Amino acid sequence: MALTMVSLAAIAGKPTAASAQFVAEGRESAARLYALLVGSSALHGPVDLAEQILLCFDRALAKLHGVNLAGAEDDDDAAGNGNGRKRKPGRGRGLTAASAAASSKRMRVSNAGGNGARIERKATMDDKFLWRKYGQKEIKNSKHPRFYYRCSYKDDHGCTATKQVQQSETADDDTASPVYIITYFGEHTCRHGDDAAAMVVDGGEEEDQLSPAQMVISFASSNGGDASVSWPCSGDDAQNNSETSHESSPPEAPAGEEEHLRPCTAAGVSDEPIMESTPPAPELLADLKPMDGCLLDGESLFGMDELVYFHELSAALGLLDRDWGAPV
DNA sequence: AAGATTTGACCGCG
DNA sequence: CGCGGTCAAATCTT
Repeated sequence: MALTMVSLAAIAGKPTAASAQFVAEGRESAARLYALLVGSSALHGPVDLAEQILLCFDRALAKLHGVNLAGAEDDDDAAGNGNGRKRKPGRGRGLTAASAAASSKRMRVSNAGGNGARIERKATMDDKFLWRKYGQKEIKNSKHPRFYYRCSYKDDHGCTATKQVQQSETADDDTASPVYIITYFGEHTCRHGDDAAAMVVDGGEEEDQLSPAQMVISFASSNGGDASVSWPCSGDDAQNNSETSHESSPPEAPAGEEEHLRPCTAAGVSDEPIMESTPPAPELLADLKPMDGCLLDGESLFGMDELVYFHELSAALGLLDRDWGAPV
């Protein structure tokens, strides 16, 4: 979480001029990468990814300049559930890439359901893995329920990965951009995440642009170190980041809530609480492994500082050479 | 019919 | 005893 706080704080208090400069540079780099990939790569994945990055930068720039690119928002519209009963889900999933992509689209149509269920569900499905919801619980001192998901391949492969999604307290009231705290537990012993990753790149993008939600992702280290990352899920930029920043040090319950997050690690589950304000110790970072479920998909729009920081961190850990966002 | 979500019940822990 | 996590029957969508 220190990760989050550092980067977000930097963004929050900064004038747009400097930010725009960074974004512009990043955009240019992405454009070059895209050009290179288009010219040389026979694979769709990398090209799509580059295109997505490019798109994100464009949107970020547009935002910074006060321009409103179509797309984002109009999302949780019908949120509010009003009722609260059985489903109408977009039934998300499917064991094949094709069907999963389709389900992703389905989510958009259905689910007028409540508590921003759509966003929540979307956030749930965005991390390249196929999750199956197995529970929902009202949490004390929390206005929003916590959703429990497990890997869809639990039965097939005995995959023990699970995750919890909960809308944060502070940012949701202004409806503008709810923050979802996603905590991953356990390890994906299945390899389907790679397939899923590919499919998201291929088909899940429209959906991606819908959600104004932000996410605070918690990773885990085997020794309990924290390595949470947060980013806005939509075209919302620095503004959101600042909100997320606040989110990280809320005046009320959420703080305790986040301290409860026990990020997962490739090695297993840690029960150590996460200290929001404590910078990750080097040894903790060393233990940080990229959990598949924590992949950052194309829709994610990092604040520049975040991006840089995360990139550096990843590079330092040799993560970028792995399957982070790189469909196999 | 298959498979996913909903939701109340159950269980373990502090 | 309260709370959080999981189970499983019922329900719903495709």
